[in-house]
Amino acid sequence: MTSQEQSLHYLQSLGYRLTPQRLMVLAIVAGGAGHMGVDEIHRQARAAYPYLDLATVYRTLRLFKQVGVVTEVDIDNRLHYELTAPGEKHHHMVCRACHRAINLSPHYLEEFRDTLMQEFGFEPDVEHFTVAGRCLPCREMAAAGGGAAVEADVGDDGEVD
Amino acid sequence: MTSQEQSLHYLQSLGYRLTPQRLMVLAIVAGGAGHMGVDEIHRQARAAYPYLDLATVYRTLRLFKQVGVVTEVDIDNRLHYELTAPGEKHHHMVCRACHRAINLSPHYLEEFRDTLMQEFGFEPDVEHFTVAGRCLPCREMAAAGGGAAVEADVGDDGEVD
DNA sequence: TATGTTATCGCAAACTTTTGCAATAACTGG
DNA sequence: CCAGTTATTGCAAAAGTTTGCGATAACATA
Repeated sequence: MTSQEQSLHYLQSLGYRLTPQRLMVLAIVAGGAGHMGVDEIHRQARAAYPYLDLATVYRTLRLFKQVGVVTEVDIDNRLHYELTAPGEKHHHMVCRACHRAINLSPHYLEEFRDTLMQEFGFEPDVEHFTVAGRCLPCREMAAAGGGAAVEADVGDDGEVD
Repeated sequence: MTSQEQSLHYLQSLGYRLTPQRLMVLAIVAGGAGHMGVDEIHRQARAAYPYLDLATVYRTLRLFKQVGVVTEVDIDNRLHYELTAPGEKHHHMVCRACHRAINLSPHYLEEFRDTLMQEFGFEPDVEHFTVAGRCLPCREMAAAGGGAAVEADVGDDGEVD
């Protein structure tokens, strides 16, 4: 039984129905390398199943996320999804300059989580966590490249893409 | 010199222009208690300045956030803003059940930040950080067999301690 | 104060994501 | 295998947020 089949079986055990749309979305996310944007998933799905609606893709991914089959990552204000590899769970550090996502072991969050639980009784979502910031290469580039990022461009918002 | 005037002076020193729209948005955010939704800010602003466009409110708040004048908080997929109180900075724990935001001292994140810097060279955004999860009352209520601890009584945006 | 430069505004439209609703199809029990 | 129940779909539209563009107004310089 493959991991995909397990996920489908799990969905069914929770009372959700198995539909071709769900099979397709799961297969595409599983087939892609790393996280995929919603539009990309939709485009690939349409190639084989032209009537699949974008809203269905969104709903399907939201469901998958809710039951833990996929992991949602917000990259530059757009939702991305990747298969949740059981036993290899990780969080993400997303660079606000290059929008690249770096995996982060859950280990780094355990202490933080424990503190919040003890001090506030607040249970943080630890299934997945995204922290924004700037990655090493981008920081070096900014430092070397004459500090263009912060002040040079008074004009509109500094798009970094 | 009030804190608002300081912010305006700072904006000007960065090369941004002082416009009535910006003055107004700043005054409204400063006048509100805690974080305010974009629509609420827009509504209040329109009362005195009917032609102020929603897009301008968004652009203004994005600018304010970028220079550190306000802090952005994502509450239930909607943007909220509050004045950044210098010296009283704090992060937020947002309950995914009741959508209430609880303040969190930066102290709790320092260790985490240092680790990411040392291990990955990744510089997390520590100006502001929002962690989702479930607050103590909601967890107790869920354990007892209910839904969110609060539903209707937190109007547009919940009070922050 | 008058004038030039250009950041900012208002408007309209685009974009991403969510939602309401009637029709459809997946599961259940007979 | 068939009929009933209802979760799910496709479609259309809404909601929240961003963006392009020409017109306007803020600031600098003289």
